[in-house]
Amino acid sequence: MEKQSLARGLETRIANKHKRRDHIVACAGKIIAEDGLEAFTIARLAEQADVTIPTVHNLLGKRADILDTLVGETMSEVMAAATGFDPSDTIAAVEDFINGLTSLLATNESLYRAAFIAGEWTNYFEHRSTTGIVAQARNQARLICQNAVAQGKLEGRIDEEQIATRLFSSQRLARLDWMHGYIDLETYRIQVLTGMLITLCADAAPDFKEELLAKINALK
Amino acid sequence: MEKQSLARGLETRIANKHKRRDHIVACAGKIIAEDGLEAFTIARLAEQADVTIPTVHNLLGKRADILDTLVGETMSEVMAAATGFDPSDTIAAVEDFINGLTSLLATNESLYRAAFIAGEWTNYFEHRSTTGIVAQARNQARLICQNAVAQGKLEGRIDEEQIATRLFSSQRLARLDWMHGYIDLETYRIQVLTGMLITLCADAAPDFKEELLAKINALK
DNA sequence: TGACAGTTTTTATTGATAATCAAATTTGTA
DNA sequence: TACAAATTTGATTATCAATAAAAACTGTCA
Repeated sequence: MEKQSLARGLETRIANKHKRRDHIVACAGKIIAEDGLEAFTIARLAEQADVTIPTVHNLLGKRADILDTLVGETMSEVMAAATGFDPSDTIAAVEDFINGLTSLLATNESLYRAAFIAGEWTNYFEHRSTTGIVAQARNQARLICQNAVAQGKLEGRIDEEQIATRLFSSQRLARLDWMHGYIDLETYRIQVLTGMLITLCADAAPDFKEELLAKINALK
Repeated sequence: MEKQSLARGLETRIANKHKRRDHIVACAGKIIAEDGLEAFTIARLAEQADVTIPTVHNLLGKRADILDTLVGETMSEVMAAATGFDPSDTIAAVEDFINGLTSLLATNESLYRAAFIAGEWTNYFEHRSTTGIVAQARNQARLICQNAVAQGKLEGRIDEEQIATRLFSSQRLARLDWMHGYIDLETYRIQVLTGMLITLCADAAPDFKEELLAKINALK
C-alpha cells in the first residue's frame, strides 16, 4: 500500500528527530547560561551540539525560532512553579507564590536568567493573548484580590483590578532587576514580597493592615 | 610660533565637525523613530546622513557609541522636563511630574520611544551611579515622600524609602509598556498617576487617604 | 589668491554573522 | 542487502560592523 510505503520508518525517524532537536535546545540553554545571549550564535550552537549549521536550521528554524523554543519550554516550568498556592490566605498566597518561583530559579539561576532575557528579547511576555504566562500571572493576582475582598481583608475602596495590576507589577519589575543582574535572587524575593504587601496596604481593612505592616517591617 | 601653526583653523574645524556630528545624530534618531532600532544600521545611517560609513565611525565611534550619544542627549531633555515641580504639595507634585514628562514625550513620541528603547538596550538606565537620570528620579520621589511625612500626610509606618522606591517603580513600569507600544501616552500617564497614588495610600493618614482615593477613583 | 599643514572623507577590505540550496549521506525497513 | 525517504553537509550568499591607508578637502596666512 502506498500509505505503508510513505510511512516506512517515519515514526522512528520522527522520534529520533525530536531527540536530536531536544539535545540542540539543551545546548542552546547551556551556552546562554554560561556566556550570555551574545555568545549564542548558530555556529557556536552547532559546535556545542556537534552538528553543522544547516542541521541546526533544519531542525529548529532560524535563530529567533530557537530562542522562542527555549523560552517557551523554560516558561512552562516557571509557570508550573508559580501556581498551586491557596489564594484564600492572602499573605501566605503571596509568600508561596514568590517562594515557589525563586526556588525554581535557584536551581539553575543563570539558565533562567538567560531565558528571561531571551524572552524579553523575543517579546515573549508581551503578547496580549489571553493564554500565556502573563495572562496567567495576572489572573492569579486577580484571584488573590477577589478572595481578599470577599473576606473583608480589602475594603474595596480601590478597584480590585487596579490592586491586582500593581501586585503583578511588583513581581515583574523586581524580576527585571534580577534579570539584569542588579539584584540577587534573595533581594528579588524580598522586593516582590515587600511590593505586594505594600500594594495590599493601600486598600487593607484595619486589622489586615496591621498584619501587613508587621510583615513588611519584619522583612527589612 | 608652533602653537599658532598647530591651531591653524582648528577652532573653525571643530565647530564644523560638531555640526556634522549633530546632523548624523539627528538622522539616527529619525531612523529609529521611523523604523525601529533594528533598522538602525550604520549603512542606513550613512545613507540617511549622506556620508559614507567610515565617516560615521570617525565622527561618532562605533554603533553602541552612537546610541549612547543619542540616548544621552535625549535623556537630558527628559530629565529637564520631569523636574521643577513643588514637592511640598504631594498630589500636585506627582501630577506635575507626570504631566511634564508626557507633555515632552508627546512632542515627538516616536523619537522618545526610540530613545528609551535604545537606552534600555545600552543599559543607560541601570548604571548605579549616584548621578544620572535614574538617581535623579529616585531622589525626586524621595523628596516628595519626605515632604509628605513632614506634613503628616504619610504616617511613617512604612519606611519612606520603600514608598519612594515604589513611587519610582510606578513610573518605570508604565514607561516600559508605553515603550513597547502596548499602551498609548495617555494610558501611560494615567497608569503612572494611579500607581503613585495607590502607593501613597498604603501609608497615608486618614484625611490624606480620602483625598487620594477621590483622585484615584476620578481617574478611571 | 595660492600653497600648505592638518583634518576629513572615502575606497577597498576584513572578519563575523545568519541563512539557504543542491548534492551527498545516512537511516529504518522489508 | 537494497531501497526510498529523510537528514546532513559542503559550498555559497548576503548583511553587518569596523578599520586602514590613500585621496580629497578645509581654513588660514603670506
